[in-house]
Amino acid sequence: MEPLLLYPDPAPPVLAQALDLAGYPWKAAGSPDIAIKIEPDDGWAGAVVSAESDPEGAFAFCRALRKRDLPLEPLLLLLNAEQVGDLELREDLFDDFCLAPSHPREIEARLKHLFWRTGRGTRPELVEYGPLVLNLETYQAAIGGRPLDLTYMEYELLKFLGTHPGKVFTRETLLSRVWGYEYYGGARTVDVHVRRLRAKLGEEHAGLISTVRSVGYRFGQARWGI
Amino acid sequence: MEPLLLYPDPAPPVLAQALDLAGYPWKAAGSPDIAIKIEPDDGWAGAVVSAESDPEGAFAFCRALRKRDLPLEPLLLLLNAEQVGDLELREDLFDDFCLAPSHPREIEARLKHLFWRTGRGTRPELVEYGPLVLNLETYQAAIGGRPLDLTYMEYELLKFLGTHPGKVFTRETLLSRVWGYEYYGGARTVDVHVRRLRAKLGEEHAGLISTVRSVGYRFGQARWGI
DNA sequence: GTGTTTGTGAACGGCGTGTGAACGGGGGCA
DNA sequence: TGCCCCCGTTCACACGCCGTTCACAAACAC
Repeated sequence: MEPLLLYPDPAPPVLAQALDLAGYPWKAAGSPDIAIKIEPDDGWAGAVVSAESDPEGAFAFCRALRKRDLPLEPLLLLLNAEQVGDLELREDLFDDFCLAPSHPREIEARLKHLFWRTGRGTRPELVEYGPLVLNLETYQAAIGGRPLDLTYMEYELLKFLGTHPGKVFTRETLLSRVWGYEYYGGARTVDVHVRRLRAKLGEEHAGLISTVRSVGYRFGQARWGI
Repeated sequence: MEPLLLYPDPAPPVLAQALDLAGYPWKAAGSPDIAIKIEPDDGWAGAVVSAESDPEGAFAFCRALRKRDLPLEPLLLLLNAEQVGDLELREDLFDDFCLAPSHPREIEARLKHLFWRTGRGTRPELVEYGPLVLNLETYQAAIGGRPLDLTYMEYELLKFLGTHPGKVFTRETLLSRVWGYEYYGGARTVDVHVRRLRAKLGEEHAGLISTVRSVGYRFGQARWGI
C-alpha cells in the first residue's frame, strides 16, 4: 500500500503511533516541496495533517496539496478542540477532521471510512511469515505467490501456527486452541493435518513446520529472544 | 430550512441542545415508520442518529433510511468511544460520525462539512465488479451488458456482496447485514438466494459467487494488494 | 536391539452444501 | 372483497468433500 503523507515533520508521536498501530505506512514532510520530493512513484494514499502546533502552516500545506494537478485525497485534519472555528470557510481543504485528544481507534476508523468513501477499499488483514501469506478476509492462502488450496481445518491450523511463529505447541494445545476446548479427539489427528499441510506447502517449504520430538510442532524458525 | 431527523425519540438532550444552539430545526422519531409519518413535504435535510443507548435500533434505523427510494443523506452517527469497532462493515450506513462526549461545536462543524460535501454528490450510484454492474438509483443490474431480472432480496444480497468483493461472509453475517438485525430465520435461506443468483448470473458467471466450505460465501476474487 | 514417537497410506462416516419442490403471506388487479 | 401470482422462506433428500481414525512402516532415543 502506498504511504500516507504526514504534516508536520517530525509527525506528532500520537499520530505516528496510531498509524503504526493500524498498519498504515507513512512519510512525514514539513513543506509541499519536500512532499513532492519524497513522493513515491505510485503517489500518496492520502494525507493526515496536524494543525495542532502550527495551524497557519498546516492550512497552507492543505491548500498546496489541493492545488496539485491531481488533488491529494483523502485528507484528514487533526485539530485541537478550540480550533473548530478555524474550519469555517475552509471546507474545501479537508475531507474529514479529528479532534484532539484523538484516540488511535478514531483515527483508524476515520481513515477507513475515508478510503471507503473515495472508493479505494480497505486493506486486507494479512498474516505473513516469509513466503507465506494468509488473507484472513478471503480465507485464502499463498506460498511464494502460489495460491494454496486449503480445507477449513488446514487453514485454521496454519493460521494459528502462522500467528505464533517459532513457538512449539503440543498436540493437546493445538487441539484445544484450533479445534476447540471441548474437543475430545485423538491427538494423532494433528499429525495428519500437519502432514497434509506440509504436502500442500510443497517440498520447498515443507520445513516451515518442524517436528519437535516428544513435544509437538513448531512453525518457522525457533526464537532465541523473548 | 427543512428539519433534521433525529433518533431516538426523545432525542438525547445534548444533541437536541447542540442543534438548537446551532440553529438547526429538527424532529425526533423512534422508528422508520414514524419518520415517514412526520416527514415534511419538502423531505428531511438530513439525519442525526445516536447509537449510544440502543445500537441495534440505531443501525436498523440507518439502514431503513438508506433503503428508501431517495436515500436520506447526509447521515451523522453519534457513538460511544467503545462502539468504534461496530462501524466495520457498516461504512455505507453513515456519512460521518462523532464520538461522545460530543461537543456541540464539533457536531455543528461536522454537519456544516457534511452539507457542504453533499452539495456536490459524493455517494456512489454504481457498483461495478468486472462484468457486473449494479445501478443503485434505478435498482437495475446487468452482467456483461445483459440485464438481470432480480427480485428485491436478490438485488440486496448481490449489492452487499458486490460492495465487498473478495471478502468471505458467514450466513449469519449476511442475514444480519442484508436481511436486518432483527431477522431470526434459518441460515439456509441464504443458500437458496445464492443458488438463484448463480442461476441468473448464468453458467458463465456463476463462479462470481464461490462457496467457502464451513465458512460461507465469497463474491469475486481475492485481493492480495491494497 | 527394544521401545517410543512420528510419518504414511487408506478407509470410514458425518456433516455441510446443492437441489428440487412446496408452503404461505402480501400486493396487484378485477 | 375475492382471486391469483410473485417471491421469500422452509423442508426433505442426495451427494461428495473432508475430518477422523486405524494399521503399519520408519525414525529416533537409550
